Amino acid sequence: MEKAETKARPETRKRPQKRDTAATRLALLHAAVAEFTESGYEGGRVDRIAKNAGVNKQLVYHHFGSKADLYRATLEEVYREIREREQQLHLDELEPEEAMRALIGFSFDYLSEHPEFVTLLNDENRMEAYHLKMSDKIADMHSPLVQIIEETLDRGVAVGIFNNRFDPVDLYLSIAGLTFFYFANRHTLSVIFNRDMTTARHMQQRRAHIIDFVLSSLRN
Amino acid sequence: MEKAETKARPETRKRPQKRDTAATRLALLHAAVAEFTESGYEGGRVDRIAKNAGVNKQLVYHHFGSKADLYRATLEEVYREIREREQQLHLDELEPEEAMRALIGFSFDYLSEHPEFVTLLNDENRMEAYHLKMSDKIADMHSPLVQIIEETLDRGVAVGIFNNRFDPVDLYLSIAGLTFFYFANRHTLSVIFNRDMTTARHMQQRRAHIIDFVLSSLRN
Amino acid sequence: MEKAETKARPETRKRPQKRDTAATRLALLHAAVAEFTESGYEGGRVDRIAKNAGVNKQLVYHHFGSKADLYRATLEEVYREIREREQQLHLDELEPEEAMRALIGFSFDYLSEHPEFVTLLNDENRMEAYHLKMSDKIADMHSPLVQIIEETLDRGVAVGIFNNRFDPVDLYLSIAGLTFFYFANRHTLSVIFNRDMTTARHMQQRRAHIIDFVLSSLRN
Amino acid sequence: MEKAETKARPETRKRPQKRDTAATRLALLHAAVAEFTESGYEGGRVDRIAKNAGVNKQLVYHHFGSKADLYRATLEEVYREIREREQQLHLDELEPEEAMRALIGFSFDYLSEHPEFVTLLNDENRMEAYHLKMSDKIADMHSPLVQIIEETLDRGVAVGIFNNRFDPVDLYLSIAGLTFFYFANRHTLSVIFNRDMTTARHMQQRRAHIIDFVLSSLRN
DNA sequence: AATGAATGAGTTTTCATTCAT
DNA sequence: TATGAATGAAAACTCATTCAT
Repeated sequence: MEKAETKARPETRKRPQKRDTAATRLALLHAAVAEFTESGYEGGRVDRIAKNAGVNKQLVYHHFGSKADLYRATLEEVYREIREREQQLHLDELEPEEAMRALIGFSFDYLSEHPEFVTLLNDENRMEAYHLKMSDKIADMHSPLVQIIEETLDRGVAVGIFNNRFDPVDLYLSIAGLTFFYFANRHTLSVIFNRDMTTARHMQQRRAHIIDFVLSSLRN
Repeated sequence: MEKAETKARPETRKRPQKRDTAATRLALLHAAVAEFTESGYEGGRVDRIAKNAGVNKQLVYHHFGSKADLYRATLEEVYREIREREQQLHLDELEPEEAMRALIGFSFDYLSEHPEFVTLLNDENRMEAYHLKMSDKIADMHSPLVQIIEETLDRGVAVGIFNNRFDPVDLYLSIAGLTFFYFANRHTLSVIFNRDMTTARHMQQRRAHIIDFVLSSLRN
Repeated sequence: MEKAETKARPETRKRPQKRDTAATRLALLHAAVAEFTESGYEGGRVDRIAKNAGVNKQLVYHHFGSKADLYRATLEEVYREIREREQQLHLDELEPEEAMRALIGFSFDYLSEHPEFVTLLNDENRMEAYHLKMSDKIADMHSPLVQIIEETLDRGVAVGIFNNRFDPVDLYLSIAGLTFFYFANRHTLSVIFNRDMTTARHMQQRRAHIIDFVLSSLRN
Repeated sequence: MEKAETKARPETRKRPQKRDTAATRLALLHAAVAEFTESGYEGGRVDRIAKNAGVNKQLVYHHFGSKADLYRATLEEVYREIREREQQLHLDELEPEEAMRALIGFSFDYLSEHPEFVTLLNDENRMEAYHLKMSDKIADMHSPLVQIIEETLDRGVAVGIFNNRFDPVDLYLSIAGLTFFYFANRHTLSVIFNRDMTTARHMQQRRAHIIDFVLSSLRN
């Protein structure tokens, strides 16, 4: 990604094993996401990341400097991905209630499809956001969701279907909490409730409840 | 809790129970809670646990068998503690709305005072509840909250202040999600929002919002 | 199991756990034979010996002083047993050839029934007979076999069926070698020859060969 | 054996094969032979092996994977060595009796010069050939001695000096037993007989006896 | 005599990282 | 750029032995 320009210079001849630097970086990054998701930061192994990326271990240090730096890059990558998807929501075309339902549904579905986001954030929180604080990039990646929520709320209030009780940031956190918690805690909950909460059926039920629950709260 | 002095052997007073086995066990358990909370399962160090418990490292193996078994005992301990506290709630004496507010408040406050519960559960979920599944004890520790929620809901519906839209288990998960998420993700959220969410002031605000948000949803 | 008699002695009151010291010693000794045979001296575990003897680990130290001393006692025990059996041979009643066959057969059969003797001796030899040298007892346990061999040889020479070529000690070593080697090396030989040499059938065949082989050599 | 200098890369002379991997491996292997011979498998210490090989301890794991794998490699090495020597016997040029004497003498002398072979095999047999069974290599290393014995026997029978009583495999085992036992049990026998059996003088006497003993048995 | 807790000194193994080519 | 060998520091776990009761 950074080294991109190297690849784009077909005019030079020398270049012994110029085997796509950017591709190597990406392979490492994806392997790192998988590894840290499965094993956590401390449990993640540089060897396995390199092996699963199909490259030499030393390249990790070449490209990222250290395990910690690779982890930071991993976090940046998952944030980048979710922000990219969030940008693509165009809820202003929908009626307020539909927009709100779509937004909650998106929050739920994204986590469902990206369990790595859930797991990596939990681990990073255990470390009190140590790596996140080191990242300049992440600070620049603001979520558009708060803004979207605010606009949607306002539109709903304007047409009289929503109450005006809740701050957009609070609402954002509540929606995130309702969706995130389910994916974060499915496994222990399944044991505690002695009932598999990871099935598609249960997931759909949970998704519906959350949407209803939030809408019920927002309704005038 | 400290297993007190030599469980009721009436003739002698001294002799703190065979070199104080129970105290050693408890010291290890508490040190383990702290260590695994701070560093996670993989990052947790048996050496540090023993050192912080003030006992010899090998006693971990003597009393618990292995790091994994100690971790399981740690989970059992934190579940035991929260269940114990949940049992002590007596919300049937309160009016339905007050009871619901108290229950949500308790959920919030307990996690606030017990960050180890949040962190340990997150790590255990990353491991897909591996250790929890090994525990016979935990299966027997049912949370009374679902039952309390059900009764409170019913009472509220009976007097006409609550709607009848939500299943008690769903509601339990929603309350848990709203409270848990905040404590689980405070650190990354603080970075993302560039605003310290761990302050007492912010916590109070969040607590109030969650109670309002749930009540707003339940209201008829 | 062992605790039985203690419980079954209602007549005495005092004598707290006077539970048959000699029996405890023997139980430990037998467990030690099994343990050191299976795992060797270094691999043998004091814990397992105590556990399999059904007594407390500390009793090992009470009765034997140390692992090394227990090992020495173990060697003394297996030597005592074989010497005891050797004393019971009464080959002077048999014709020379029959006597010699019986003696070789006994050597073979004893090792067959006492694999611990083979294994313990091998390990002790690796340690250059370190523990054996410490034992006063073993020095006093002379094998009667050399003497028996000498007498049998002489009788055979007298009646003209045996030649006079071999020294009794040499012959003793040869018989021991032929029998011992088979039991000592069965497992690796089975792998090398790709053929199970531990079967009863193979054992019988080997036994017959050894007797024939020695007799063939002794014959005039 | 030392893998010589950088296997035939003609253009450069320096560079001793990538930091001398083969030399490191060999040094470890030889140190392992010594260590396991002296202390057995369980008693053998990875630390000491590395130290005596003059390399870092972790290289054991880098090159061999584990203590058990190193042990297997050690067994493979000692088998490889004896097989190599056995291949070099050319007894078909000798008269049958001389050939048989040479073969027995070789068996005796090899063990005399290679006490590690004796000790390692004994320990491996205690473990019921556990590691040997894991080795593919060893299965392929057939001893040529059985074949040589068979041919020599046949030649001797043909010229009338040997009887036809014994199967070549039986005879192989008998010769192995007679020689192996002496080296395997010298130390305990020395104690039992109160007489040093490890002296060169005693060894020569034993060697002569074994050859005479076998020949006496084979003679027509 | 007997028990179970406690301990010091290891033991194998792991791992992030660096070196040499 | 790329590779595999090499390493220092530490990790979980073990074990013979002793202590307190």
